[in-house]
Amino acid sequence: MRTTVQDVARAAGVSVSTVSRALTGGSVSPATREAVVAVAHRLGYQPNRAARGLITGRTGNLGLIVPDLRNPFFADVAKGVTARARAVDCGVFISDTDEDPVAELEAIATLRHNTDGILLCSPRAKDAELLAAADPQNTVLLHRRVPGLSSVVADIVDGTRQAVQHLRALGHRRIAYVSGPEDSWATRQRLAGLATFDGDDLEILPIGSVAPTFDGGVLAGDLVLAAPATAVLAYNDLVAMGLLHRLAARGAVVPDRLSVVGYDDVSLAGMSHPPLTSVSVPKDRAGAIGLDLLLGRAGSMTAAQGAEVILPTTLVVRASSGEPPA
Amino acid sequence: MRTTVQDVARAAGVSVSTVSRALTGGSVSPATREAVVAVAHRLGYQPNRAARGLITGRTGNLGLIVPDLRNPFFADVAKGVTARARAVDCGVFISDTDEDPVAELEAIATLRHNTDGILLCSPRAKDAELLAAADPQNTVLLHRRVPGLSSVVADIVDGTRQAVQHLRALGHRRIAYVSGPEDSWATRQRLAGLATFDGDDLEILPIGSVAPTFDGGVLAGDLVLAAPATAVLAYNDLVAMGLLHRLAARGAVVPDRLSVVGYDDVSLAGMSHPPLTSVSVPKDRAGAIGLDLLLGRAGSMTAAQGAEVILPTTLVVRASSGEPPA
DNA sequence: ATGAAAGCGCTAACAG
DNA sequence: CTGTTAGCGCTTTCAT
Repeated sequence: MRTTVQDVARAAGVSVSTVSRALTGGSVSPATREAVVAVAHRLGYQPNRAARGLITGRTGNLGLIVPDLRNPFFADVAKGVTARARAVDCGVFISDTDEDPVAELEAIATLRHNTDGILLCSPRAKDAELLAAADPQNTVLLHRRVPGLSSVVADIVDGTRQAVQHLRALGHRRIAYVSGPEDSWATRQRLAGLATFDGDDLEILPIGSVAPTFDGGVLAGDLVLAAPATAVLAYNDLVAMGLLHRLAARGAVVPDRLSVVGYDDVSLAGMSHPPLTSVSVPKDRAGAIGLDLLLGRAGSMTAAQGAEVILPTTLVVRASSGEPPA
Repeated sequence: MRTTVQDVARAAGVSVSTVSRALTGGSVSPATREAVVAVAHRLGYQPNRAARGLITGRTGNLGLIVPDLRNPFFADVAKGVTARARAVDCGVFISDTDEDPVAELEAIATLRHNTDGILLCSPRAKDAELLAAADPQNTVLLHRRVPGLSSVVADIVDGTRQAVQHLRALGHRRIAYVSGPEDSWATRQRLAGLATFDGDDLEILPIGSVAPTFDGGVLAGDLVLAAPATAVLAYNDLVAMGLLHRLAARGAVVPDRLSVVGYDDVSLAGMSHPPLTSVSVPKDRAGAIGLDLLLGRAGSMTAAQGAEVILPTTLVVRASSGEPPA
């Protein structure tokens, strides 16, 4: 059997309530506290979080819901969350919903009762579904905004603008854009960024929507080559990697024939050939801030008050972008 | 306040114990059960797992400890675990220890008290440390074997043999091997596989140990080019990707000048240029089986009995391996 | 500053 | 088959 407060109390010659106070910071005489702490340590006492949660109403755990851990973007988010959780001694339940919106809602329903809060990465579900399933008081949406819920997002509009400005500065005037899932928040933000350049001295060529995956990028490769563009901005890095792959297979040298810019700056971006220029979004920081919001540790802001945090994006220039062909 | 058994009992006009029985499968009259279930559903009742765990002694949760979620290998493992966990309605606490052996041991200490069992990916910590920190009764080691603990591993020795045989069949006679962390179980297994070929008609050229990362592979690239090898087997896919990158930069065409074979077959393997031939290890299946072991769902085997599962490996041939230069 | 006692929500005896 | 009762381990009144 595990050691309980009872054991510690007996060994220290005090009552259980004194042990509890000594360990959680109640008013106890310094001498008593020291003695209790020593005994607790000697016995290897670890409070039973479930029992504590039963009475305090707080579990000390929170839930993280992501569509796919294999996607490096969400791996980064999870990394940020777990790192911060470890620092504040908070448990993290993870739920990989395998891109299934139904599983997503189920996960919300399960976790909201067994945690102090939920960090939710949900690119697919509809706004109304989320609003119906989630408790605004202790849910923080990551990398998506839904009115009525707290959220931590990156400034996608500005990031998109930076990417285009970079290409324009290099001399590009016709830039293809490979879009992702229609009707998603992330897609709309990117389009809003592109709309900034309307009526300017450059042309944005929409190539259509593809799956936000490597295969989606491969598919887009041929479409891009058929367009009169000298550069292409991809929905995300995975799509950009697929593009790079297909362009290489078709003999189109990057960036000589075509410049390629990705989005998200996942860890793979530096490993591609050539290394990928990409808009960097603070994935791990978003996760950490979301956690702080949930735990009321983010200064004055809390999830309960409907916080909306926007983090800056920065363009990371690597070798996949250069001057257009002469 | 959340709805409790009390609420359900009152609304259904029965006692709390009847509600409990009706919902957990005790002996209740069909009519009563139906009524209770209906009321519970109508009230949106969700049992408080903490309270249940307090009395049953089982939390319904388990812990997964990995060194780095960003590493696609562990992302795959986590994916396998969470998928199976969802199927059996079991919560998963995740702990990313950031490659820090101390954090690893801390995570074990924390989780072993708050879960029904631990799935442990620990390539770095020493055998003795693990034995001291972990409870053999409900710990399953993933992708590593330590006498005294249950484990689920892949047949690395055989996988290594398959890789070398593939290269030999292509005509290679001098094969470089880029090793990973010295003194790790995975490294020893690979070396054991290579030792199989001693005194054969081919030569294995050890290139030394590098970090099991992309950068480690980049580093190894030049060393490999300086060796009289026509093929190289890398410690893992990340190293192989780094190798590919460096070889391309040095103008060495793969597989014309040099064949490259990776290990693990992570999702990136198909995205490299050229796509990487790699030894496939069942990462997600290992995770799922480990979970079953912990929950006593793996047929006759259980973690408590010290199960040792070995899963088969298969070579996946892609474009990075071919005949040696004439 | 400390102890006794009352529960948190649930399940498992124990009666009926 | 069902209701009553006693806790699981912990925190938190309420006394002292």
